[in-house]
Amino acid sequence: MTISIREIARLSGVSSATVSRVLNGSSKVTEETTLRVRQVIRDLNFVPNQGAVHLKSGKSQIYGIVIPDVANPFFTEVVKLFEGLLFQNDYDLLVANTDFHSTRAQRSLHRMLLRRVDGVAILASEQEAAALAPLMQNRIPVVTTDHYRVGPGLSDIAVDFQGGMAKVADHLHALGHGHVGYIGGNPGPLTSRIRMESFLNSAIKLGMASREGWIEEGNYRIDGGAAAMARILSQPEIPTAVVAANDLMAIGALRAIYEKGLRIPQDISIVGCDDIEMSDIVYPPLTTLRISRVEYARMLFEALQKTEEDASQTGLQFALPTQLIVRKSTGPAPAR
Amino acid sequence: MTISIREIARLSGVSSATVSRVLNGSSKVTEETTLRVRQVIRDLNFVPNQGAVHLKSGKSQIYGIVIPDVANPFFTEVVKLFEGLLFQNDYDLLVANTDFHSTRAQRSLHRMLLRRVDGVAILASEQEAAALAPLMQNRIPVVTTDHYRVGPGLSDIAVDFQGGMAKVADHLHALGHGHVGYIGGNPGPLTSRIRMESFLNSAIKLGMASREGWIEEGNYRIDGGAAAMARILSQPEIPTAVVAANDLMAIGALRAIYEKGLRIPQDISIVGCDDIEMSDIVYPPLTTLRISRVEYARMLFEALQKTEEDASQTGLQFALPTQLIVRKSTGPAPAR
DNA sequence: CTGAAAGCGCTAACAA
DNA sequence: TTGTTAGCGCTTTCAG
Repeated sequence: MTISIREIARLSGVSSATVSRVLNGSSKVTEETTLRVRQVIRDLNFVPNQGAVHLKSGKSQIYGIVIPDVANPFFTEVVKLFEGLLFQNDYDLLVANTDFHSTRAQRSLHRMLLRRVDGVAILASEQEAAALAPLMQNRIPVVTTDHYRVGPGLSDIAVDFQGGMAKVADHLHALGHGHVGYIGGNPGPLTSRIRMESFLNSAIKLGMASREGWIEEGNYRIDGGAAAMARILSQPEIPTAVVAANDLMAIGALRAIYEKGLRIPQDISIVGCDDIEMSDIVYPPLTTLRISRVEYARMLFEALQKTEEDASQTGLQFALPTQLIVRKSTGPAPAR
Repeated sequence: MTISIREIARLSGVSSATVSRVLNGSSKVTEETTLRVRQVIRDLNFVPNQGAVHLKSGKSQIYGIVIPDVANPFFTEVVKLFEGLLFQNDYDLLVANTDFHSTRAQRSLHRMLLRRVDGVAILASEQEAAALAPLMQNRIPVVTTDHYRVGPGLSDIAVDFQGGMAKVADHLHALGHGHVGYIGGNPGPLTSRIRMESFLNSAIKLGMASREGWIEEGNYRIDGGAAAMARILSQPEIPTAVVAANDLMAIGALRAIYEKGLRIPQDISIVGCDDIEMSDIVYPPLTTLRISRVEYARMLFEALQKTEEDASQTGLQFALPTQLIVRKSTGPAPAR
């Protein structure tokens, strides 16, 4: 039925070992036999079964990536870049979407383990370190984001929200804003807390004020950002600037503000985070904290490669810089 | 080093066959042995190697998906939905991005063949039918989009641009537009031609006029749409309405129009295609031809499942309906 | 330079 | 109910 290396061997009058050698370009095969075998392979359109190679070698040439939301352009761009790197290096990409559910993340990680992928990049940070244990035990390289810990075969990429949010606060402060709000993402992931605290701490240090009803929770999506902003706007007093934990929510906030009949940035300034392509398209173009996808993808790949060579060695701790991109959604604070 | 089924067998004093039975829930194993084996498995955190199962069974439980641009929200949503379906059915997803390059698509398909995936969904339509031959020969189910042909193990989903573009033309006609333009995608894929001809034919039938400089080529991305629109706007006379082959380009067109100082829809109407989430966010919200992602993903999966049962049987030909969503980017034609 | 044989981790007859 | 055996498709010593 399905054609194998042995069949090729039979047809070209050699052993399967020789066919294997031809397939892998081993030097010690006569030019003549090589040609003969190649011919048969071509005649039958034979394509070797990678799965068997995998079983034999223990290397699957597959990397997995686990993301919270494939529909979020930020992740999408990272996936694209990451896939490009893998393609160049002859790896295939297994994609798992968690939809922000930690059980889904859990199950996806398990499946990657079943498949013995050569590495897993985890961009979803909702699950605890415990979930990583099975992978580590099986010496599968892992790279996380904002977990702030490394270990044997375990690398991490820490986005510099600390420094970035300080820049955001500075920017707002320089524009005269004294009352600020914040729209956070899902409360689960550690990264959500980091982003928020980074901003709020910097703001407070600069003497800016915030308060209960100005700090709302979103879901890292447009609708959640709009809803959170609507809640903030329903307060008796509103802040003059609001920063959102990602661009999608900031864009949602834009909408909520317009619906309320307010102007941006004359009445209220908005800052996002990520700098997705859309941020420069919306009206007004969003001031945002850029996280480089190119760098990010490169780090993910590099981390996995590094620990794949020797799974027992401690992974890399990367720091991913952020950059403030000032556009039109921020302006001088309105007089009160 | 790596722990196998045989190791478990040794430790629990049974044969590897029994361990396999326990793993697969075969009924004819004593409650007692089952428990004992299970215990050992748990103690060692043993996870069976799916690759070996694959080799043995010939089923990889992997579906591949080949898309032109992971960064395009339309595809991204399809991937998300498709992945959800696969997850529920215990399949994993291999994603390949072609960046609109047919050689890249080619290589990706080859790699899926190497892996003996159980099916491939091709959303990139830039490569010729020839590229599918190796897959078909290896009886790997394939489902294409807008290829308009089926065969043994080969299914197709035809988006109803014909009917959809007719609705678009009707809509524009009803608004009094008599001069229309069109922004096409990359010229390669057949689907590009279908979209364009569908619209232009309908428009002509209704007595609307178009001309050389009003029909421009984009690249299915925002920048390409903006550039194409700019070229149209540089004509001595401009159309009163322009339809774009997808939303991303329509959004780019919006930008180009604003930059030129024109108003939408007072000066010019714009229609997109896809109805991505962003279309309702931009200003003005885009009138567009909606293609249901849910339906699309479901068809992809169903087609693959169907032909997986019996690869020799002829695939399904689906028709994916389209729906005109009227928003604010279209309005009455301006007086001339 | 080429072949025989063992084995990667698992499953499925067939026996016992 | 359980074990033995063969084999999925490939690579890789080790002989020849």
